[in-house]
Amino acid sequence: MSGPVELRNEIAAIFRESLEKTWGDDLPDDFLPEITVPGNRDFGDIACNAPLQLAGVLKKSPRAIASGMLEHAPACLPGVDRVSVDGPGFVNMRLSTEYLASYCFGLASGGLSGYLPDAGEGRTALVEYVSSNPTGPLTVGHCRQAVLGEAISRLLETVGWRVSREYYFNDGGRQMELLGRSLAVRYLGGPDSDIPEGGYRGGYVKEWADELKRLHGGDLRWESHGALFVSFARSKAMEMIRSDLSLLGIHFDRFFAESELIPDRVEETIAGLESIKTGEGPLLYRDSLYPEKLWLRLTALGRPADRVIKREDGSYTYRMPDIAYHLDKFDRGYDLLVDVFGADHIDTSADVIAVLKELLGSREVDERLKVVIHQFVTLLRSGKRIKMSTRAGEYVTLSRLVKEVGSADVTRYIFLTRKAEAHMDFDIDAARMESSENPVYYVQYAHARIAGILRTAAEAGIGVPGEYDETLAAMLDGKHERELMRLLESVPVETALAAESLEPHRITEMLAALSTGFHRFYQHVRVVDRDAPGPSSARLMLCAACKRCIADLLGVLGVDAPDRM
RNA sequence: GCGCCCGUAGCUCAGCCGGAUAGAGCAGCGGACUUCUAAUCCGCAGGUCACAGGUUCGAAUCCUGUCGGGCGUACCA
Repeated sequence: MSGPVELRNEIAAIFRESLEKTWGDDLPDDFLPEITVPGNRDFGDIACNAPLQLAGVLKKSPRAIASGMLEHAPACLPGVDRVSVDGPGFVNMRLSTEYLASYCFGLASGGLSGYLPDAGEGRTALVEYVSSNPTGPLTVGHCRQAVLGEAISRLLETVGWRVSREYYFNDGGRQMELLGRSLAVRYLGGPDSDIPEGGYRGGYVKEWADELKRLHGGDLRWESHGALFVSFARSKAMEMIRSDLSLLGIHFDRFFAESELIPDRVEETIAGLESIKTGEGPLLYRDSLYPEKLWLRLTALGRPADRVIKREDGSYTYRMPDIAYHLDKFDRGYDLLVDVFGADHIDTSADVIAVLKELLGSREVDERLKVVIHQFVTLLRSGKRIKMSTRAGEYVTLSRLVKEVGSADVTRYIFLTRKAEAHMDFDIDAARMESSENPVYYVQYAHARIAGILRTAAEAGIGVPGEYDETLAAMLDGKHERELMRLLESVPVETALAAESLEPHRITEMLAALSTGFHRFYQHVRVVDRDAPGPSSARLMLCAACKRCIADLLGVLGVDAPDRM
C-alpha cells in the first residue's frame, strides 16, 4: 500500500535523480532531498528545501537549482497536483485531493497500522524501565518513568519491533537488609528508635509485620531468622510494586533480580575488565590499603571520577552488577536496548556506558543501546508545589496520584504531553477537571463526537462508502475537508519519527492537533445531510478516518477512545 | 568546583540533525447553541526565543562564554 511515508520517499528519490541528471558529479553522493512541511500552509502541503541546502555546494542560486531540479523531474509527481518554487528557493507541492481522499478511505477501512513503516522489521527490542528497588510503594517520580517506558514500548511495537519489557531490581544490596531489619523491628513491636539509620518507617512495613505474625506466630527473631525477614519484605514489596503498576495497566515480561548475577556473572565480567588497559594504566586496579577492594579507572575513559566497584568485604557497589546486567542484555541478542532512567541516574548510566564501550566497542554500544533520561516532576495541588522527601514517608505515591486524579488514562496522557528531558509540572487540579483544561477529554470528546455523527448517519440510512471511487474526492475538495485530510496525511510520517526518536510526546501533540482539526471542521461543515446522501457519505468517510486515527494513536498511549461521553 | 538537562507569550509547554511571517493550551477581552455532543468553535490582545559573542546566504535551532533553575557529583540504589 502506497501511503504518506512511501510517497515522500518516492518524491525524494525522483528529486535525487533529477538533481543527478542536472548537476552530475557535483552532487554529493550521500545527499538525499528532504520532504518537509512548509512553515506557512498557504504555500502548499509538503515542501522540499534541497535547493537551499545545495546552494553552497553547487555554487548556484537556490532558485536556479530548483528550476533545474524540476525541469528534469517528471511533470507528474505521485500524489501531487501542483508544484511551485517560492521565496528564496523552496519547492512547494500541493497534494492532490484524489490522493488525500484515497488515503483517508484506506485509513477509515484499515486503520493507521497499514500506513506505518515497518522500521523494526520484526527485530527485537528490550525496554528497561521503572527498575525501582523493592523497598516500598512506587512514587510520582516512578510514575512518569513507568508511563514513559510503557509508551516507548508501545511506540516501538507499532512500527514493527518485537518488544520485551523488563524491570531490573537490586535485591543484593544493603537496602534490602535495611528493609528486612525495619520489618523485624515492627514485628517485634520495638520503638521507632530501633529502626536503623536509613531504614523504612512507612506504614506498609507495619502491615507486613502483622501479616508475618499471622503466618509464623511471634517467635521469629532477627538474629536467627534474618533471611526470612528480608525475603518476606522483598516479596511483599514486589507485590506492592506490581499492584501499583497494574493501576496504570503496565505489566512486565520479566523482573530481573540483581541477585541472579551474583556472583558468577559479575565475577566473569570483572575477569573481562581485568584484561583491559587504558592509556593511564589498567582499567581495573586494587586499592592501596585494601587488596580486595577494586576501582574502575573511569577517569581514563573521560569520566569525572574513578569509582569503587568491589568493596573490601567482597560485596559489590551498584555499578558493578549494573554493568554485568547490561552485558547480559547485550548477550541475549536483542537488536535494540532501551534504558529509561530518571535524572538521578545520569552519572551512573554514563559510567556504565563508558565501560560497556571498552568491553564491546563504541559502535556496538552506540548502535544497540539508547538511553532515555527524564527529568523530575513537580506536583501542584491548589496552585502550590508539593514538597517531596522520601524520608518519613513525605512523598506522594503512584497509587495515591492515580486515585486523586481519578483516572489512569488521564494520568498517563498528561505525563506524556512533555518531552522526557523537560522538567514538568503536574497540576493535580487541572488533571481532575473534566473540561477543556484537561487535554485528554478534549481528544476523547472529538472521538465521541465522531461516533455520534456516525450514529446519526446510520439512523438516516447513510454509511461510509464500501469502496473507493474517484467521485469521492470531488466531494471532499472544500477548504475544511482538505485541511483535515492534510492533517491525517501527516500522521504516519510523524508517528514514524516519534518511534525513531523514542519520543511519545509527539503522539500527544498530534492528537491535540487532530482534535482541534476535527472540532474546527465540525463547526464549519455539516456532515449528515439527508437530502444529499452522496456528499454526506464522502464526509462520513473522512470522519471515520479521523475517528480511526485518533483511536489508533490513543491506543499507542494505552488510552481509551470512548464512543460516548 | 566539576558533569548532564532545562531557560520560548502573564502561566504550563511545543517547535531545536539550520530555512519562508516563532506555535498551542490556560489565564484576559469580545463573539457563536431552533441544525450531527457548546467537554466545542471564531476573533482580539499578548514575544529583544535568558544574555553576549561566533559560524552561515539564512540561527529559537549549531559553537563558545555568562547568568538563572533542576539533577548528580557515595565504598546508597
